[in-house]
Amino acid sequence: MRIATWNVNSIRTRYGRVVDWLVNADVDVLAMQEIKCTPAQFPMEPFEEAGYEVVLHGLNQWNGVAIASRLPMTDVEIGFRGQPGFAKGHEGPDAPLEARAIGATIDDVRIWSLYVPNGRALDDPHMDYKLRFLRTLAADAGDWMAANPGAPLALVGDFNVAPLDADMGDPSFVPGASTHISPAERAAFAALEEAGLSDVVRPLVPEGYTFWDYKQLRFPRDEGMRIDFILGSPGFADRVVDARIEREQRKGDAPSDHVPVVVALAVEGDDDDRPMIF
DNA sequence: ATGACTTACCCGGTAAGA
Repeated sequence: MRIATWNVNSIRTRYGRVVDWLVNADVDVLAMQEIKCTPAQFPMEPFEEAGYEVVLHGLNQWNGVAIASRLPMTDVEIGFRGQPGFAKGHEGPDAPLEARAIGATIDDVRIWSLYVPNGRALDDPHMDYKLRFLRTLAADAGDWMAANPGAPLALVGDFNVAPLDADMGDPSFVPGASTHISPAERAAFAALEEAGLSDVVRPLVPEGYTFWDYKQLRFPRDEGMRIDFILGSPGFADRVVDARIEREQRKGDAPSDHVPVVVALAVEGDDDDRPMIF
Protein backbone atom coordinates (compact mmCIF):
# COMPACT_ATOMS: atom_id res chain seq x y z
CA MET A 1 0.00 0.00 0.00
CA ARG A 2 1.37 3.38 -1.00
CA ILE A 3 0.55 6.32 1.24
CA ALA A 4 1.39 9.94 0.42
CA THR A 5 0.96 13.44 1.79
CA TRP A 6 0.83 16.65 -0.27
CA ASN A 7 0.04 20.25 0.56
CA VAL A 8 -1.72 21.00 -2.74
CA ASN A 9 -2.26 24.76 -2.25
CA SER A 10 -5.81 24.80 -3.68
CA ILE A 11 -7.29 21.57 -5.03
CA ARG A 12 -9.52 23.49 -7.45
CA THR A 13 -6.43 24.92 -9.16
CA ARG A 14 -4.43 21.68 -8.92
CA TYR A 15 -6.79 18.70 -9.27
CA GLY A 16 -5.56 17.74 -12.75
CA ARG A 17 -1.95 17.52 -11.64
CA VAL A 18 -2.87 15.76 -8.42
CA VAL A 19 -5.04 13.04 -10.00
CA ASP A 20 -2.54 12.48 -12.83
CA TRP A 21 0.21 12.01 -10.28
CA LEU A 22 -1.88 9.66 -8.12
CA VAL A 23 -2.54 7.39 -11.09
CA ASN A 24 0.98 7.53 -12.55
CA ALA A 25 2.67 7.01 -9.20
CA ASP A 26 0.24 4.20 -8.33
CA VAL A 27 -0.58 5.76 -4.96
CA ASP A 28 -3.40 4.21 -2.91
CA VAL A 29 -3.89 6.86 -0.24
CA LEU A 30 -3.23 10.61 -0.45
CA ALA A 31 -3.56 12.97 2.49
CA MET A 32 -3.97 16.54 1.23
CA GLN A 33 -3.59 19.88 2.99
CA GLU A 34 -4.59 23.41 1.97
CA ILE A 35 -7.39 22.27 -0.29
CA LYS A 36 -8.78 25.81 0.21
CA CYS A 37 -12.42 24.96 -0.45
CA THR A 38 -15.67 23.73 1.05
CA PRO A 39 -17.09 20.23 0.44
CA ALA A 40 -19.48 21.63 -2.18
CA GLN A 41 -16.54 23.18 -4.04
CA PHE A 42 -14.30 20.09 -4.00
CA PRO A 43 -13.67 18.61 -7.51
CA MET A 44 -14.96 15.16 -6.58
CA GLU A 45 -15.55 13.81 -10.10
CA PRO A 46 -11.91 13.63 -11.27
CA PHE A 47 -10.99 11.65 -8.16
CA GLU A 48 -13.97 9.29 -8.47
CA GLU A 49 -13.33 8.69 -12.16
CA ALA A 50 -9.76 7.69 -11.26
CA GLY A 51 -11.08 5.28 -8.63
CA TYR A 52 -10.59 7.30 -5.45
CA GLU A 53 -13.04 7.99 -2.65
CA VAL A 54 -12.49 11.33 -0.89
CA VAL A 55 -13.28 12.52 2.62
CA LEU A 56 -12.59 16.14 3.45
CA HIS A 57 -12.96 18.98 5.89
CA GLY A 58 -13.08 22.51 4.52
CA LEU A 59 -14.83 25.56 6.01
CA ASN A 60 -13.81 28.39 3.65
CA GLN A 61 -10.91 29.50 1.43
CA TRP A 62 -8.38 28.94 4.22
CA ASN A 63 -6.72 25.67 5.21
CA GLY A 64 -8.78 22.55 4.47
CA VAL A 65 -7.68 18.90 4.64
CA ALA A 66 -8.71 15.74 2.78
CA ILE A 67 -7.90 12.07 2.28
CA ALA A 68 -8.31 10.35 -1.10
CA SER A 69 -8.19 6.54 -1.09
CA ARG A 70 -8.62 3.62 -3.49
CA LEU A 71 -9.43 1.47 -0.45
CA PRO A 72 -12.46 1.91 1.81
CA MET A 73 -12.19 4.46 4.60
CA THR A 74 -13.89 4.03 7.97
CA ASP A 75 -14.11 5.92 11.26
CA VAL A 76 -13.66 9.34 9.66
CA GLU A 77 -12.98 12.01 12.29
CA ILE A 78 -12.96 15.79 11.86
CA GLY A 79 -10.41 17.39 14.18
CA PHE A 80 -8.40 15.60 16.85
CA ARG A 81 -9.30 15.37 20.51
CA GLY A 82 -7.93 18.45 22.25
CA GLN A 83 -7.25 20.34 19.01
CA PRO A 84 -6.97 24.04 19.86
CA GLY A 85 -9.08 26.60 18.03
CA PHE A 86 -8.14 30.00 16.67
CA ALA A 87 -9.90 32.98 15.19
CA LYS A 88 -9.55 36.74 15.23
CA GLY A 89 -11.00 37.96 18.51
CA HIS A 90 -11.33 34.38 19.80
CA GLU A 91 -7.96 33.33 21.14
CA GLY A 92 -9.33 31.66 24.26
CA PRO A 93 -10.34 28.06 24.89
CA ASP A 94 -13.69 28.62 23.16
CA ALA A 95 -12.12 29.62 19.83
CA PRO A 96 -13.62 27.83 16.80
CA LEU A 97 -11.62 25.01 15.25
CA GLU A 98 -9.98 25.60 11.87
CA ALA A 99 -10.02 22.92 9.13
CA ARG A 100 -6.61 21.44 9.89
CA ALA A 101 -7.15 17.76 10.77
CA ILE A 102 -9.05 14.78 9.37
CA GLY A 103 -8.53 11.14 10.28
CA ALA A 104 -9.62 7.84 8.73
CA THR A 105 -8.87 4.13 9.01
CA ILE A 106 -7.74 2.31 5.84
CA ASP A 107 -7.10 -1.43 6.15
CA ASP A 108 -5.82 -1.44 9.71
CA VAL A 109 -3.91 1.84 9.37
CA ARG A 110 -5.12 4.93 11.23
CA ILE A 111 -4.06 7.98 9.24
CA TRP A 112 -4.38 11.70 9.98
CA SER A 113 -4.00 14.46 7.40
CA LEU A 114 -2.66 17.47 9.29
CA TYR A 115 -2.02 21.11 8.47
CA VAL A 116 -0.12 22.64 11.37
CA PRO A 117 -0.57 26.43 11.77
CA ASN A 118 2.18 28.54 10.20
CA GLY A 119 2.99 30.65 13.27
CA ARG A 120 3.42 33.83 11.18
CA ALA A 121 6.02 35.42 13.51
CA LEU A 122 7.76 34.50 16.76
CA ASP A 123 5.79 37.13 18.70
CA ASP A 124 2.45 36.60 16.93
CA PRO A 125 -0.52 35.01 18.73
CA HIS A 126 -0.51 32.50 15.87
CA MET A 127 2.81 31.14 17.17
CA ASP A 128 1.32 30.17 20.53
CA TYR A 129 -1.52 28.54 18.60
CA LYS A 130 1.00 26.58 16.53
CA LEU A 131 2.86 25.36 19.63
CA ARG A 132 -0.36 24.34 21.39
CA PHE A 133 -1.52 22.55 18.25
CA LEU A 134 1.69 20.47 18.12
CA ARG A 135 1.77 19.75 21.86
CA THR A 136 -1.84 18.59 22.07
CA LEU A 137 -1.38 16.54 18.90
CA ALA A 138 1.59 14.77 20.52
CA ALA A 139 -0.35 14.14 23.73
CA ASP A 140 -3.38 12.79 21.88
CA ALA A 141 -1.26 10.57 19.63
CA GLY A 142 0.52 9.24 22.72
CA ASP A 143 -2.82 8.44 24.36
CA TRP A 144 -4.03 6.71 21.20
CA MET A 145 -0.90 4.56 20.94
CA ALA A 146 -1.18 3.60 24.61
CA ALA A 147 -4.80 2.56 24.06
CA ASN A 148 -3.97 0.72 20.81
CA PRO A 149 -0.62 -0.97 21.46
CA GLY A 150 1.18 -2.05 18.30
CA ALA A 151 -1.45 -0.54 16.01
CA PRO A 152 -0.24 1.29 12.88
CA LEU A 153 -0.80 5.05 13.24
CA ALA A 154 0.47 7.67 10.78
CA LEU A 155 0.42 11.42 11.32
CA VAL A 156 1.13 12.98 7.94
CA GLY A 157 1.09 16.45 6.50
CA ASP A 158 2.55 19.92 6.57
CA PHE A 159 4.05 20.39 10.05
CA ASN A 160 5.52 23.84 9.32
CA VAL A 161 8.67 23.00 11.30
CA ALA A 162 12.17 22.36 9.94
CA PRO A 163 13.49 20.00 12.63
CA LEU A 164 17.15 19.94 11.54
CA ASP A 165 19.42 22.76 10.38
CA ALA A 166 19.81 20.86 7.09
CA ASP A 167 16.02 21.11 6.62
CA MET A 168 16.22 24.90 6.29
CA GLY A 169 17.72 26.09 3.02
CA ASP A 170 15.85 29.37 2.69
CA PRO A 171 18.29 32.23 3.46
CA SER A 172 15.43 34.58 4.39
CA PHE A 173 14.83 32.50 7.54
CA VAL A 174 17.25 33.70 10.19
CA PRO A 175 18.10 31.73 13.34
CA GLY A 176 16.75 33.52 16.39
CA ALA A 177 14.33 35.68 14.41
CA SER A 178 12.31 33.37 12.17
CA THR A 179 9.53 30.85 12.42
CA HIS A 180 9.96 27.14 11.56
CA ILE A 181 13.42 26.85 13.15
CA SER A 182 12.96 28.34 16.62
CA PRO A 183 13.84 26.16 19.64
CA ALA A 184 10.21 26.31 20.82
CA GLU A 185 8.88 25.00 17.50
CA ARG A 186 11.52 22.28 17.30
CA ALA A 187 10.75 21.24 20.88
CA ALA A 188 7.05 21.05 20.07
CA PHE A 189 7.82 18.89 17.02
CA ALA A 190 10.18 16.73 19.09
CA ALA A 191 7.28 16.05 21.47
CA LEU A 192 5.75 13.96 18.69
CA GLU A 193 8.90 11.83 18.57
CA GLU A 194 9.00 11.64 22.37
CA ALA A 195 5.42 10.35 22.26
CA GLY A 196 6.63 7.41 20.16
CA LEU A 197 6.25 8.57 16.56
CA SER A 198 9.16 8.59 14.13
CA ASP A 199 9.87 10.15 10.75
CA VAL A 200 9.68 7.06 8.52
CA VAL A 201 10.97 8.90 5.41
CA ARG A 202 14.21 10.34 6.79
CA PRO A 203 16.08 6.99 7.08
CA LEU A 204 15.28 6.16 3.44
CA VAL A 205 15.54 9.70 2.02
CA PRO A 206 18.11 11.54 4.14
CA GLU A 207 18.44 14.52 1.78
CA GLY A 208 15.95 16.90 0.23
CA TYR A 209 13.35 19.58 0.77
CA THR A 210 9.57 19.30 0.43
CA PHE A 211 8.75 23.01 -0.05
CA TRP A 212 10.20 25.88 -2.06
CA ASP A 213 8.71 29.38 -1.84
CA TYR A 214 7.30 30.75 -5.09
CA LYS A 215 9.36 33.94 -4.63
CA GLN A 216 13.02 34.73 -5.19
CA LEU A 217 13.84 31.76 -7.46
CA ARG A 218 13.80 29.50 -4.45
CA PHE A 219 13.26 26.34 -6.48
CA PRO A 220 15.91 26.85 -9.20
CA ARG A 221 18.32 27.85 -6.46
CA ASP A 222 17.20 24.85 -4.37
CA GLU A 223 16.62 27.08 -1.35
CA GLY A 224 13.78 25.06 0.12
CA MET A 225 12.61 23.62 3.40
CA ARG A 226 11.81 20.14 4.65
CA ILE A 227 8.55 20.60 6.55
CA ASP A 228 6.23 17.86 5.24
CA PHE A 229 6.49 14.56 7.07
CA ILE A 230 5.12 11.07 7.48
CA LEU A 231 5.37 10.21 11.18
CA GLY A 232 4.56 6.64 12.17
CA SER A 233 3.98 4.61 15.30
CA PRO A 234 6.31 1.60 15.74
CA GLY A 235 3.62 -0.63 14.23
CA PHE A 236 3.55 1.61 11.15
CA ALA A 237 7.29 2.24 10.88
CA ASP A 238 8.05 -1.52 10.95
CA ARG A 239 6.07 -1.97 7.73
CA VAL A 240 7.62 0.84 5.67
CA VAL A 241 9.66 -0.67 2.82
CA ASP A 242 10.36 2.40 0.64
CA ALA A 243 9.98 6.19 0.56
CA ARG A 244 10.29 9.09 -1.86
CA ILE A 245 10.08 12.87 -2.01
CA GLU A 246 8.50 13.73 -5.36
CA ARG A 247 10.69 16.71 -6.31
CA GLU A 248 9.57 16.54 -9.95
CA GLN A 249 6.15 17.81 -8.86
CA ARG A 250 7.60 21.28 -8.15
CA LYS A 251 8.28 21.66 -11.90
CA GLY A 252 6.06 22.44 -14.87
CA ASP A 253 2.94 24.56 -15.13
CA ALA A 254 1.23 25.77 -11.97
CA PRO A 255 2.93 23.59 -9.36
CA SER A 256 2.07 23.68 -5.67
CA ASP A 257 4.87 25.14 -3.57
CA HIS A 258 5.01 21.76 -1.78
CA VAL A 259 5.73 18.32 -3.30
CA PRO A 260 4.36 14.87 -2.38
CA VAL A 261 6.08 12.65 0.17
CA VAL A 262 5.36 8.92 -0.31
CA VAL A 263 5.92 5.67 1.55
CA ALA A 264 5.34 2.07 0.47
CA LEU A 265 3.90 -0.06 3.24
CA ALA A 266 3.95 -3.85 3.46
CA VAL A 267 0.44 -5.21 4.06
CA GLU A 268 -0.93 -8.70 4.70
CA GLY A 269 -0.31 -10.92 1.66
CA ASP A 270 1.40 -8.08 -0.20
CA ASP A 271 4.93 -7.01 0.59
CA ASP A 272 4.57 -4.19 -1.96
CA ASP A 273 7.77 -4.92 -3.83
CA ARG A 274 6.74 -2.70 -6.74
CA PRO A 275 9.71 -0.46 -7.43
CA MET A 276 9.11 3.22 -6.65
CA ILE A 277 9.98 4.39 -10.15
CA PHE A 278 7.80 7.11 -11.61
C1' DA B 1 14.76 25.44 -18.33
C1' DT B 2 13.42 24.25 -12.42
C1' DG B 3 13.37 31.46 -13.88
C1' DA B 4 12.31 36.47 -10.26
C1' DC B 5 5.07 34.69 -6.05
C1' DT B 6 0.37 32.46 -5.74
C1' DT B 7 -4.35 31.73 -4.22
C1' DA B 8 -9.22 33.08 -2.77
C1' DC B 9 -12.16 36.40 -2.04
C1' DC B 10 -14.91 38.90 -5.98
C1' DC B 11 -13.12 42.48 -9.92
C1' DG B 12 -9.24 46.00 -6.82
C1' DG B 13 -7.23 45.44 -3.03
C1' DT B 14 -6.69 42.56 1.17
C1' DA B 15 -5.39 38.36 3.71
C1' DA B 16 -2.49 34.61 4.01
C1' DG B 17 1.21 31.65 3.16
C1' DA B 18 6.44 30.03 5.18
